Amino acid sequence: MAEILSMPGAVLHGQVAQRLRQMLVEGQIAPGAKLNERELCEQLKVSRTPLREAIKTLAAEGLVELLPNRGAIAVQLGEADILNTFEVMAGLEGMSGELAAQRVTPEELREIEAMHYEMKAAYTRHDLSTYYRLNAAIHRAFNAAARNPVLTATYNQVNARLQALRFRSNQDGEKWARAMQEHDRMIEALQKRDGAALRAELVAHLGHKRDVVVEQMRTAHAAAAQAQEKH
Amino acid sequence: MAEILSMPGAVLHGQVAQRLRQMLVEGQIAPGAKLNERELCEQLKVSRTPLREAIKTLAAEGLVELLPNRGAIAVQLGEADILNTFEVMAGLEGMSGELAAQRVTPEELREIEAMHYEMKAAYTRHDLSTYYRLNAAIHRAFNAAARNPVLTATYNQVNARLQALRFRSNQDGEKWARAMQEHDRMIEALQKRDGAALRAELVAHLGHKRDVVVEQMRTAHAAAAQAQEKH
DNA sequence: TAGGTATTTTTTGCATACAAAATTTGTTTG
DNA sequence: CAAACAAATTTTGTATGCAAAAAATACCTA
Repeated sequence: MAEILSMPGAVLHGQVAQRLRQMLVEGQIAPGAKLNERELCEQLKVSRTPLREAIKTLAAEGLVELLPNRGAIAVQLGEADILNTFEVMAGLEGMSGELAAQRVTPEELREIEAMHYEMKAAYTRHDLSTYYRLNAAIHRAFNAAARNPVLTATYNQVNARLQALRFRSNQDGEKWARAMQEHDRMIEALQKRDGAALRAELVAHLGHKRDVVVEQMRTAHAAAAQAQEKH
Repeated sequence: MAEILSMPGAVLHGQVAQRLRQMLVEGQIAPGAKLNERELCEQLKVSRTPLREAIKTLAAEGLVELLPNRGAIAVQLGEADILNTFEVMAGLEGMSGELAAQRVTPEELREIEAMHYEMKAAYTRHDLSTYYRLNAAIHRAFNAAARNPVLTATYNQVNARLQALRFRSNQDGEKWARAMQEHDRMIEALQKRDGAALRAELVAHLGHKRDVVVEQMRTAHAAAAQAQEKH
């Protein structure tokens, strides 16, 4: 096995899909922006065929929207879309938690606990970047502990649409402290194998995350409207 | 608006995707069967480009699996896959029910009640076909009453993979009676706007549906193995 | 100059062409 | 006759070509 690791999804359209997915989630392609085939072909050094196939994949994943005869644009979630998406995410996280509480192995639990303490350290240092990374890792670990690949796939797909939004959702100190407390209670619930409690905590946690994102979106939107007014 | 209804998804690859989806869900393309591009091109009277784009869409939806350099095959769910998929479906149905109980309008409730009684009539007549149709319509109505398009899309996608299986899952009399009773209790919970109760009923209902499907699959599998033995 | 129209250019969607990989077929050899 | 190897065929993956639609530009008119 030589350079197998360097080709995730040996087929070209798969590689292109992955690359585009990354560009969309990281905001390198802005929400609402048009995906120009010629430009992307040059940029990614591929012909239109694999590019177009990749775009179809992303459309099915809900990351881009296809406009007949007008190509594809990166999805731009309105407030209603965001609320709906968070609602589903909360349900899926709740499921993950409930199942994880039933199925988590002692090894997994230990690793989650360790990550939790690392995250607490990052919080204490106000190291947002590390905090964010560990936070995501812990949520992924809950999901993995649920031991249901279908749930994981569904979760990832819905989550991808939100990634572009909460990419560094820098909450204020108070909300950050609350999020930390919620995480404490999550770990406690997992340790007790209390599925209902973990579910409830996760649903509440997602609800708060939703509030933060919506609030940020509103202020950003208001700022944009104000800038528009001056023009 | 002339012949808009005749072109669901004006673009060719969209039409092809819809057609293939139907063929997969109805078992016209058997689970595990290879999707030969040349054959399908002839059958659907299109060139390979839109066909391949459609296949990529179906792959993202989880209806087909892509094998590098070996094309696509219709997904074939093993027992573990079925259990995992039903687990997620139960969670999503539960969500639908909980939200529907909060958001259902009196008009929607009346229509659901009406369909429920129609279904009871079909059950009494042992009219499995009508029963099945109304059952699906009622579950769709719960989902619609939840008023969350993201949930609906997620639900439909996961559900599509199961459609091929429970396409006429002819349960025995006792289980059918139990399913009817469960539906009675669902309607009751919805009338009371008791989200928790409706969720619980739906989760249990899905669990039983899962048992029926798994049992059927086991007997079918055993029969196939026996036929294999004689050869 | 603003608005509208015609023309050019670009872009998308589909079909075809070509190359590489996989499968099948035929042949050979033990 | 079975296994194994080799050639032929099929099939997939990618690139290119072409036509129709959309967008951009230039032009004209009020």
